[in-house]
Parts: sequence; C-alpha cells; structure tokens
Amino acid sequence: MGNMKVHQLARGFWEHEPSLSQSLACKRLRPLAPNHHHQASSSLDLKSFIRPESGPRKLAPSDHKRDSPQVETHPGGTRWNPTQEQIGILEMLYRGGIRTPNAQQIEQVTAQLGKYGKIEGKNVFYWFQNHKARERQKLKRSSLGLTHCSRNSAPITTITLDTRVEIMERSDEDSPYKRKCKSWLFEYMGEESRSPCKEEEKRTLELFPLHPEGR
Amino acid sequence: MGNMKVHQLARGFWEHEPSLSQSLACKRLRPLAPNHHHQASSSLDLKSFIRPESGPRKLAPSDHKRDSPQVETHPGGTRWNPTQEQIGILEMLYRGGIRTPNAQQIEQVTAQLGKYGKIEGKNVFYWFQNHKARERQKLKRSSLGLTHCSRNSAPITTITLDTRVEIMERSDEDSPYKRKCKSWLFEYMGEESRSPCKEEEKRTLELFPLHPEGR
DNA sequence: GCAAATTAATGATTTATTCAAG
DNA sequence: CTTGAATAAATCATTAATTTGC
Repeated sequence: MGNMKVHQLARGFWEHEPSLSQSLACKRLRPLAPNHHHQASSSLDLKSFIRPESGPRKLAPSDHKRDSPQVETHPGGTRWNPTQEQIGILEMLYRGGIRTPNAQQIEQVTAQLGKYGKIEGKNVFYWFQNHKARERQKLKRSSLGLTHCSRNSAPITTITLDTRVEIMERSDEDSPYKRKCKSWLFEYMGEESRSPCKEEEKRTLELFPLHPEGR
Repeated sequence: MGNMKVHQLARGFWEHEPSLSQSLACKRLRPLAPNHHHQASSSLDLKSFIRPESGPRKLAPSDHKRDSPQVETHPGGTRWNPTQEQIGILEMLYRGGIRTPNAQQIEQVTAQLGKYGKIEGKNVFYWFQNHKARERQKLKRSSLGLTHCSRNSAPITTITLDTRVEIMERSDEDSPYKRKCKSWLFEYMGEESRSPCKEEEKRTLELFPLHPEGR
C-alpha cells in the first residue's frame, strides 16, 4: 500500500506553487468565460472526509461482549462486510423502490445500518449501485437464456419483475432517475489506470427494455 | 400513480417489521451465516426516509417505455462554470501528470481554485474525469486514420513522483493494472442555497460519520 | 476434522456513455 | 458544439463459501 506517496507529491506541488494559478490563465480559449467575482468566500459547502486509513493496525483486541455482529474485524483497512441485518435492510429498501439514494437517504440509511456494524456512506452508495447493476445483469442473462427454450416460464418472470419495477419506479418520488443535478455524493480514489480499451463491441442490444431505467 | 405510495409502503414496511432483520436475513445464498446476537434490534424509524422534495415538477407523461433519465433542472442552481484561471490551473495539473486526483489532492485543488470562483470538490473530480476521457477520445479518433502514433510525447514533468516504490504509471495507455486499495473520500454536496428563496442552513451538519464505532 | 487451495460473491474503482446547460 | 454532471457498464480485488487432500 504505498499510495500515500502520491499525496506527498501533490502536496509538494502545492506548497511550492502557492500562487501558481496566476500565471496559468491562458490555456483554454473558452469564449464565454465570465471573469466574474472572485468571491473568496470559500463557503463551507463542501465537506470532505478523508479516511485515515493507512493501517495503523487497529488490532481489535480479542472481542468480548462488545462484539460487533459479523464484522468486528476491520483490521487495517478491509472492505465493508455487511451483516445480515444490514443486508436485510438494504434489500428491503431496494425492494421498496430505492435504487439510487440521494445524499440524504444515504445519510439516514447509513445511520441506521450503523447500529448493526461498521459502515460508511460509501458502502451504502456502492451497495445500491452494485445491487442494481447485478440485478439487471441477472435479468438480462436470464432473459437471454430463456429466449430460445422457455415458452411459459419466461413470460411469468418477465411480468413479475416488470411489474415490480414499475411500481418501484413510480413510487420513489419522481422516479429515481429523474433526480440528478442535486446534492450528490462523490467519491474518489487514488490515481490508477487501467488497460486501454480493448475494442469491445457494443452490447447495446438489449433484449428488450425490461427496465424502464435501462437507457 | 402516486409517488408517495412508496413512502407509505416503505414506512409500512418499517413499522410492520420492527425486527425485520431476522426475517430478511435469508436472501443471500450462502447459508453459512452464523446467527449472531443482535443487540438493539431495530428501532428503525426512518420515517422521513424519502426525500421531502417539494413539488412534482417535470411530470414526464408517464411514458414508461422510453424513460428519459436525466432530468430536472436544479432550481436556482447552475452548473459550475470555470473561470480562465481555474481552467488554467487544472490543465496545468493535468499536464503535470495528475489524472485522477485523490481526495487530498482534490481538496487542495478545490481550495486553490476557490480563490477564483465558486467551486466544489466534485467539479474538480468531474473535470479530471471528463478531461481524461475526452483527451482519450480525441486521441483515438485522430489515431484512427493514422496508425503512426508518435511514440514520444512523453510528459516532461511528472518526474518528481518520488518516494513511492510503486512503479507508478505515467500514461493511462500503459498501465495494465497496478494496485488499488486506497482510502476513499466520500463527499457530500449539500445543495447550497443559490436560489434566493432558500434560507435553510440545515445542510451544514456533517454527513457520514467516519467511524460508527465512535458514536 | 481442518487448513490450504479453489471457486463464487460481492465490495470498490475506473471507464464508457448519456444527458443537458450554456 | 462544447463540456459539466450523472449513471451504467466493465473490471479489479478481497472476502466468504466450498472443495479437496491429508
């Protein structure tokens, strides 16, 4: 885990060039950049929480009564391991229609789930993303496999799920996909790159838009 | 169809199943979950779970098949419009090698850029993402006709990446995968009241408790 | 029975795609 | 058209479940 090095680097940059910004205002030729107020107010509209991970080796000394259900081990920096209760709640919420919780929702869910084990907001965020994606995956795969052989089971499945999705969609306020441009969570991680795109063909062939949300 | 139905639905869920955790802990396929004792079973009063978004604007005509996802102009909120200085700084940093700044970097960049105009962390985050993606796009498009890519184009700077033993890629085209596992940042953008009609200062409180243990 | 080795799930991160504002 | 903002898809990485050899 030698990643914090980079932080150092960046910091060095900044410290060496505290006012570098002055000399740089020339690259982009955006025609419509209004040179407006400088407003150094720097309001605290942004709260950043940096998790001091970097394994101090928290050790979790021989859990006794205080045991957290299932994840009492958070040694150093392991990933979130949800408890049964947490999963249950999350799934209920998902079934209840929550698919892309906004900040407030995440906030509250996290608070609630925190009663059952260590958890952070990002875990909730990720859970919903992953769950949604994998449910969709499952659906797609199943419907794909059923295209050629099933005459009776497929419609049933489809209908059921479709209905449920429909209900969910309607229910959560103005459809979970309609809410953007609003408060948001935002995550970030250290630098890292991935292999270049390998020219994958488009998989845009949806069998059929079962999900209204599927674009 | 009512949107609040779900609210009621969800609430009903909660109220009817105060100890839902037990009954819901079965969704996972893995049957090997040790039934731990749950202390403090469920006082889940997530009554106000659903975002109290005011006003059902943008009622899409209930067109379920072609649901246009993105919507909803943020009332009173406009998107970030970078100033020349901000763009200059960002591009310098980009050229300097920063492609995916981490939390601390974002924090600092935001702070710096904040001197020249209103900005949030997420703007910085998005800027790097978009810039990276679009540079890549451009490159690909241009090299589509020309296979003779110049092998040089090595950034002169960025050499000061010191102290880390990691190999630390320098270009995205060249790093299959190195290492991840980094601390994450999760930020919350409270919607600051840009609109004159909002004077809620309730947003200033903190978001995600980092360590639920502490509570 | 029980660990090491394997496999299946799934949490976490990055990339690609999309939509809308200006 | 450019580009900020947001989401979905793909992928990596780690943990649990399961299998296997003793």
